[in-house]
Amino acid sequence: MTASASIDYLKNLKNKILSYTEVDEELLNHWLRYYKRIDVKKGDTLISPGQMVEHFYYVAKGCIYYYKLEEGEQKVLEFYTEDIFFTDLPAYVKETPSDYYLRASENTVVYAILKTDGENSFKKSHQLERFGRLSMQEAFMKIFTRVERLSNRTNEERYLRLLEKRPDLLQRVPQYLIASYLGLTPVGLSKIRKRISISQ
Amino acid sequence: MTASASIDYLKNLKNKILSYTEVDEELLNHWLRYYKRIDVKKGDTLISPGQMVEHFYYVAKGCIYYYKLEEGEQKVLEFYTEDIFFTDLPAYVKETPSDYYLRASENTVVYAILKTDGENSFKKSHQLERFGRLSMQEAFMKIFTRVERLSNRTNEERYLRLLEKRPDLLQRVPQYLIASYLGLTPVGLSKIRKRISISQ
DNA sequence: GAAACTTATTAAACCAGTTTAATAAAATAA
DNA sequence: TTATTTTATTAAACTGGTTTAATAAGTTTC
Repeated sequence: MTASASIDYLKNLKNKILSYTEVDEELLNHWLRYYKRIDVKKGDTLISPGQMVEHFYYVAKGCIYYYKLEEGEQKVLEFYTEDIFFTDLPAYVKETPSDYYLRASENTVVYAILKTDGENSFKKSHQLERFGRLSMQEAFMKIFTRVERLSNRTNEERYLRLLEKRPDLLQRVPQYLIASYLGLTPVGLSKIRKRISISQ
Repeated sequence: MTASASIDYLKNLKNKILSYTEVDEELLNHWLRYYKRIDVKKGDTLISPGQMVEHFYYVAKGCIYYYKLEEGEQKVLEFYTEDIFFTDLPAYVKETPSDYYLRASENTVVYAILKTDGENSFKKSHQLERFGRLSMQEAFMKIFTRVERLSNRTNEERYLRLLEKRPDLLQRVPQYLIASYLGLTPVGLSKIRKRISISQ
């Protein structure tokens, strides 16, 4: 990866923050220096169960999936792709060891800031505190949408909805992870796909 | 309801805010005046579908349940009881008409602050902005726990877990709402309860 | 305290998913 | 290109819930 590409990623990160709220140029540039680039190869983990989660992350490129092992089975909670913030929020907030994996499903570039640095930026700047609040609000809205879908739709509808909303996901992520995300077995999803293809 | 009881509720609200972060006494007292008391009788709604959600609420006493009508059926997302903040966050945040009901399952007292007033308090005070961030974080953690449970446990386990975590709920709320909260029909929950009582 | 209404249980038929296992197809490595 | 591994499909038996409907138990209300 070239240095110029790296600079572009930081520009995206900067614009992302500015999309939440106004932040003074100087101040933002100062705190952006705390973000460190991490390259995560396909299949590598950023976080595994038992680890402490000390960073807040931004996906510059690629895809990280967030899952848990439950009786030996992957239960996927979320896929994080380009230009979004993520972390294992429960472990990050409570400062307890993680129960989750954060793993790259393709070669991925993330930027990471230490919790202590992030918290300091919030303490020192009302503007960044505001960014913190609004990004937390966005995280809430995202997971809320998921709860709504999980509890209100049939599996078939939820699959079709996912196809519509995040068509890229089905190209870049194996189907068994999609199945897990929808709360199904790979076999179950396969049956649903067949049912759909027949009924058209 | 007497005036002295009313004052106690405001004290609880004040302590609740202070439990998130330090706030200057004067400032907090000032903004607390924007909270207006609302008495909601059992069965009455605070919000119905189609309405705009202009307030952020605090439960002083009683229980509000948050649900949606999906093909004529109640789908309960959450129960809000004493000393917690709530609102229909998606509608509140997006400023679009609500898809949900907020209804009292018993005689309830809430305190409500207008969104514009709340936002102003955040804008004017870094401390209150911080409170806003941390309460949003708490809302996230709460819904996250729900997703975790919904996607990872059997219905029977989830019912037993609820019994353990919120034993009061099963006393104060009808069983068909609990069933809905767990994503079951009343019949389904009844079968689970029978299965449990037999196996002991 | 009887009548009306609401809530909870039970039974029986049904169904969308699971589990297990075999096979096929696709991707990766040699 | 072939061999190996990973991923997706299919089939068959099974299961935990649903739906519908009847009944029973609890609550309100008058």
